Amino acid sequence: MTRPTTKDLAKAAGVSLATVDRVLNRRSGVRKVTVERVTRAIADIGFVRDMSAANLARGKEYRMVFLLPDHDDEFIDLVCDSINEANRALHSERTSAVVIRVPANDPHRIAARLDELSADGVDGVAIMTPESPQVRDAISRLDSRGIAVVAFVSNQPNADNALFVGVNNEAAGRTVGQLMARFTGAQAGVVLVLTETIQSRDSQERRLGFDVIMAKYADRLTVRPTMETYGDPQRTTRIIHTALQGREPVVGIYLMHHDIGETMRAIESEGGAGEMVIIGHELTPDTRARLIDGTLDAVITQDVGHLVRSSIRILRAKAEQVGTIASQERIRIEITLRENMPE
Amino acid sequence: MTRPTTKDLAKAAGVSLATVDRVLNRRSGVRKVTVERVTRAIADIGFVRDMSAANLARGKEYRMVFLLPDHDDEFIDLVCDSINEANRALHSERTSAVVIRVPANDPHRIAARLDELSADGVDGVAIMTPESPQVRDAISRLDSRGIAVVAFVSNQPNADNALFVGVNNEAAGRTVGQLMARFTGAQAGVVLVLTETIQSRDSQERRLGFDVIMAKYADRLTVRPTMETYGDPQRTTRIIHTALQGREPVVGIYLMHHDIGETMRAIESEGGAGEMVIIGHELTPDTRARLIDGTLDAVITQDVGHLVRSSIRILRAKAEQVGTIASQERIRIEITLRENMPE
DNA sequence: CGATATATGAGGCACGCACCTCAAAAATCA
DNA sequence: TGATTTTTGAGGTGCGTGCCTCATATATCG
Repeated sequence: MTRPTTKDLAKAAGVSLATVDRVLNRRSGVRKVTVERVTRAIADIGFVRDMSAANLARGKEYRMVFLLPDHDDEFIDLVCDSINEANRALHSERTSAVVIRVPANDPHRIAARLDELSADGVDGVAIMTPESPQVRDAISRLDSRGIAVVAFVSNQPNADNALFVGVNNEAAGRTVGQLMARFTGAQAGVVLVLTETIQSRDSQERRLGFDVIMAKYADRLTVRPTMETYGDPQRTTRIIHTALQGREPVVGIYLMHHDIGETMRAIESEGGAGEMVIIGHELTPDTRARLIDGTLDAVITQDVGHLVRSSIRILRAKAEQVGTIASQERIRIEITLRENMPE
Repeated sequence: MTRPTTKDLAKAAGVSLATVDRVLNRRSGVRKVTVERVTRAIADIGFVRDMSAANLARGKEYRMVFLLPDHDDEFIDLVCDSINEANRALHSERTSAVVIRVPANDPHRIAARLDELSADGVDGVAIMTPESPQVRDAISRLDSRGIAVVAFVSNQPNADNALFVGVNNEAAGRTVGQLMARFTGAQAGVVLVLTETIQSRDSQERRLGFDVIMAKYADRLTVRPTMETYGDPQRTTRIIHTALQGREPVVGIYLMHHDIGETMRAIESEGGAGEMVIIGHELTPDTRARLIDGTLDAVITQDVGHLVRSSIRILRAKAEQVGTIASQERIRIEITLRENMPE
């Protein structure tokens, strides 16, 4: 009734412990037929190797790295907090995670930093940077050195050795669209879409999804082209000012970027935010406060703690060559209103 | 740079390994002053005991029990699936979880079953049954025998040794209220509230929260008293038939119970479900399909896999007397629309 | 103060596995 | 067939901890 051990496996396969060890740890010097005999015995008796005992014996410490962009926003802050929090719990699982910041817009620097990692005895890397050929190649190099990689929050669609941990941004955009359509009720008017820069793939995908839904309400809602703030408060204020001057009333605003504090202040200073429906992304101290006071109507979120823990679990599973619970690693597109806000 | 071990701790405290062991495992025969010296040393050098090594040495297998009501509905099915899924992963953590079904309305039987558990070498119990004095006392007995207990999905408000793993149902009700108010747009009319039985505490709390929000829209929306289906299809059809006959139009329906398949069929057969807003709870194969075809507008969910895993983590942490990551164990009130439905 | 009770130390074996060495067996080659 | 190479077995040590025994040191009491 108790779990089979390596001893049981040796007996079942009719080989010695030494050979079992050689097979389990892929050491050389074992005939193919013997490997197969052991493999069959593993399946027969349902042997699963006790990884905690193995890691104990091995004295192995897993080292994970999160490669994050070096600009500061509230979302990144949350990610760092979560990593620190996870680190404490990971301590007892012989795993640690560190953060490395890189300039998001310098693919060569990022790739170079990734290349350095292989020397440091790193076991896994979670990468949150825009995709680029340089990074894609660096990922492929990491992979061939046996270092596990996941794409964190931002997908790396062309790097097929990096599993994506994050949400489907197109679906997130559709979700916002649906909420926008329903929250604006029967009102007719203009819907604005703002982001920091349209360069970001996330923004593009969100917009795509948003438009899919908005198209169904074209008779009532007019969606304007995406306006870019470039993170510049003055520019932001100006474009919002202009947009609100239009003849048709603005009934909704979709803020696609992180760190919407500046933008929200600009909207308020221009007298918006009253009756219009405003929807943004990511639950931060700022957006929380705005959900409570009602200036934001809904926030689309991904659970940052979950993102971090899931990434680490996946990296570990890759390093240990074991499976994961798929349902546990699926990141949800969460809709947060004032009423269901956690805490 | 490496983690301190018991050896380091012994050296730091100026005692022997045997004494460290006595203190760590709360064995008797150690003077208070010595215990304190070791305790201080633990804090000083930041010792954290390697639980995987400890469990290995101890040969300990944690045995968890989920006590679930014996009636079958889709939600319970999901819970059982998740437990089985978790079990596979738990295998490598020396933990197993089994399900025991009990008649939900027989507090004495439930209490008796709980009392039996102590004999079986069970380490933790997750209880999903209506609260009752008998169960409350049985929980207290389990606690005094050192068996960890959590209240699973349904709170046990008077059992203070059972942590609650689930959502705040009053907040869930408020969330539904907010969605109902916004999704009905500017329409005026009647809102129906249905449940299987008003006896269920969950239903009562949800209704309470729902009414808080509905009260703000009293000029537009008239909320009817909760109607009970008693799980009887004919009765359900009859009360819905009557409700839809009224002079004022029905603009929304809130289904507070699990397993709303029957009720939805009754609504459809009575010609409802067309323009009205219908909101229910729990994401099951049935409600998924209804979100997709549009008969349901929104579903309020708790992540069942998360509920199960979180319960097990908490039970283990209690048994091992270690802490948990609070943010990881917080169950969210999830809003699921067609657009953000997982998978 | 000695007798007794209590605290503490030293050491060993075990858990399931990794990793090492050395010798013996089996397969391969000339 | 004998020499060489490859494969396998036997056995040991250690990872960090639990748990046990026995001897010794220290405190407590009459």
